[in-house]
Amino acid sequence: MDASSIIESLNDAQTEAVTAPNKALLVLAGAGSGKTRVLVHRIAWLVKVEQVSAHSILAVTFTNKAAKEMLGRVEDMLAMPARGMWVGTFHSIAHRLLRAHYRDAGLPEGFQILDAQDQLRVIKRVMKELNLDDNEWPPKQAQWFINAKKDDGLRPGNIQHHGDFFVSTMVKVYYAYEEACKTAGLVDFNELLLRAYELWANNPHLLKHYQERFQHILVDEFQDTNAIQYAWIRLLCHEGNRITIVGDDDQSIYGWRGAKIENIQQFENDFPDCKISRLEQNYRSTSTILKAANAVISYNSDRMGKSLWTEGNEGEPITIYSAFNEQEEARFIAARIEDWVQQGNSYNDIAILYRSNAQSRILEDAMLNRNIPYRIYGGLRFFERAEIKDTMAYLRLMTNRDDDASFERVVNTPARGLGEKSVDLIRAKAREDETSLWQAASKMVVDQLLPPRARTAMAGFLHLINELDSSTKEVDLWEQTEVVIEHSGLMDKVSKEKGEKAQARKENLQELVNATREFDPDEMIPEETPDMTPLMAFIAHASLEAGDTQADEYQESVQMMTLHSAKGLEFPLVFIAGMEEKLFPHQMSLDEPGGLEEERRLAYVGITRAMQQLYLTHAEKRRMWGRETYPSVSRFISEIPAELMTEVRLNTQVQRPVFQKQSPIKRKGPEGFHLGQLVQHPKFGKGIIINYEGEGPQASVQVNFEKEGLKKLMLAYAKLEPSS
DNA sequence: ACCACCTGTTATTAT
DNA sequence: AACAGGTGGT
Repeated sequence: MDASSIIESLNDAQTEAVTAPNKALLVLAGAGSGKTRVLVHRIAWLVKVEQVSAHSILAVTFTNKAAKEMLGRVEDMLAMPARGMWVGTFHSIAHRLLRAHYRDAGLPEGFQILDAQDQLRVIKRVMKELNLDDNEWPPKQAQWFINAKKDDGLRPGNIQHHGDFFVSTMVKVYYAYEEACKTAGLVDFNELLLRAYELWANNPHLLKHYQERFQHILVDEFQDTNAIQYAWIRLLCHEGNRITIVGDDDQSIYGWRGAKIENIQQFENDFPDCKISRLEQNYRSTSTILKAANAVISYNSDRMGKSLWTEGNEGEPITIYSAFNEQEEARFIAARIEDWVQQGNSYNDIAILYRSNAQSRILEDAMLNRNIPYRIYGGLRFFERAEIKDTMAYLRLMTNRDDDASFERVVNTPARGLGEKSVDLIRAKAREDETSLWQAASKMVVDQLLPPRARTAMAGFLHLINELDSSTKEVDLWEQTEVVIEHSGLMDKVSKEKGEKAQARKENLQELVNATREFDPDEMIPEETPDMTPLMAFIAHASLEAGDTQADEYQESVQMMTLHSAKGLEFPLVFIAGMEEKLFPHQMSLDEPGGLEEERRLAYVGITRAMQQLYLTHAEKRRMWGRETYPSVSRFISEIPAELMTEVRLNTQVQRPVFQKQSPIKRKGPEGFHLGQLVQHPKFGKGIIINYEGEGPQASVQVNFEKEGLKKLMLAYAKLEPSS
């Protein structure tokens, strides 16, 4: 087999990693060093050269996007489908295992996944039943508590509360929540991981089966694994297996959801003869961008140590822009985007990154104003929209009548006369009988335990679900969905609403039908669960991949997303907006131990997304939660060496005193001039220095004159004088 | 029981 | 600024 084709395009370090014969391989891969490439090529190497069966390979990633990309690239290299190979996120793989072995995992066959929204609803209900006042005991806090415990692999019985009132109350909620999930056949995200772990830990024969099957384990983004994920990998990794992990401690940005950077060090301890391979050559960014990233991250302590370098050219300086306010910041970005495209470049090259989703609105407005096509990732995603969740709730009930979360959601949506009172009666009955709401409701209808009106309405609802289910057993998924949208009355309800949003909702429902049409069940139903219906597969897909926010995937567009979701991506032109203290680094993280360092890693991730040009923008005035704030410039900007940056200040259409403020970045300019300095010119009058380049006789400055606007002047000739 | 309107609260990051 | 939850009228 031709080995050279797999390694010919790789550098020495990459080749070493791809071909390593070791049992355990740890690849410390800096940003832009070809991490995914190494993984893809290593899989190809295993299959083509070492003649390993794809069937014995397990590759784990952190996002569905990454999984899809990896599989696609592997198949391209192999020039054939990688049949039998498991590639997916920890969550999707855990889900797959639990479906295949639901009995051993102690789950009902039709168990369903609870997303964060659903989870919070269930917790709220449970807390209400425990008579916990939700002002004193915010449900969000309980949600956070439960998830954090699950991240660490702890069941309520394993939590020591030492008489602490807070902890013991939370544990009570945790117990009750578990009970609620159990009767309803619901599994939250973290439960997927924890159950999958327990499945193996408690069933040695199953574990043995998978240990023997997965001779080759590869894990991407290892710095993002949490305790339970690591434990799960450790279980699977048996003496005979080979394991490759790839990670970068400087890009660990998920500590808040339980990720442990220490897992990388732990790996070295657990696999003492593991080979460590470092990828330090960056192929992505200009040296300027890389230097800036290295400088920022160097402010962190406790790094594993790694020095990224590049053969790339210096490129453009990093541009800092101080906007008057957030609108103007957005307009500035839009204008730069137009410049970029006018120079013959593509919208696809561009990303706008921000710390929090709330920032996307204003940026979005600016794009709309200038007719710049854009695509927002994150925020409220498709499968999280109310009308979509409603429809999914019907579909879920059709699959699993005991799904209490879905039952509660749609029992009175659209309104059918089953108000809070009636549902309370059902809830009480369910609690009494220790059954699901569906079963309680059925019993009460039969036993005539409800007031006549409610009884009729409830009977109607139960019948509707049964009817939807039985009448669509034989039809395609998309038709099934269409029938549900029509017969449930959801379409009618949405059609009757007025306003712009109603139209969008209608379109979303239409879009859902399209999504089911495009959904390929053959691809999504794993070999080991052939009984899975296309509907079940679709529901799982909807829960595990909330879906992107917008359609039009094929149109060229600017990509807008949070810094977190930008990890793993790269763009020639990158804007990072909102470089302000308390926004980035975020206030919330400043209060947490280690929070600032994680924010700094996030800054590192952001900076290293840029290939050619990077803009860092901030606003001097920003509206936050309705109030005006005057944030100071993010410390991360001051951590970048001044010689790598240039600051622009434009005289924009915003009405304000032009020479209002000194720039926060103070740099020495040539011949005693500096950025932001006011100057006087014999012909052009008063102006402010916004940029300069070159030294000595070559030095030139860019000045924004009050009257004449932007001018570029050679310092040697222009008779510029400082002014006040 | 339902709807419209008002009020208080609340925005980090996400599988 | 936006949304969930609560209040009061029908």
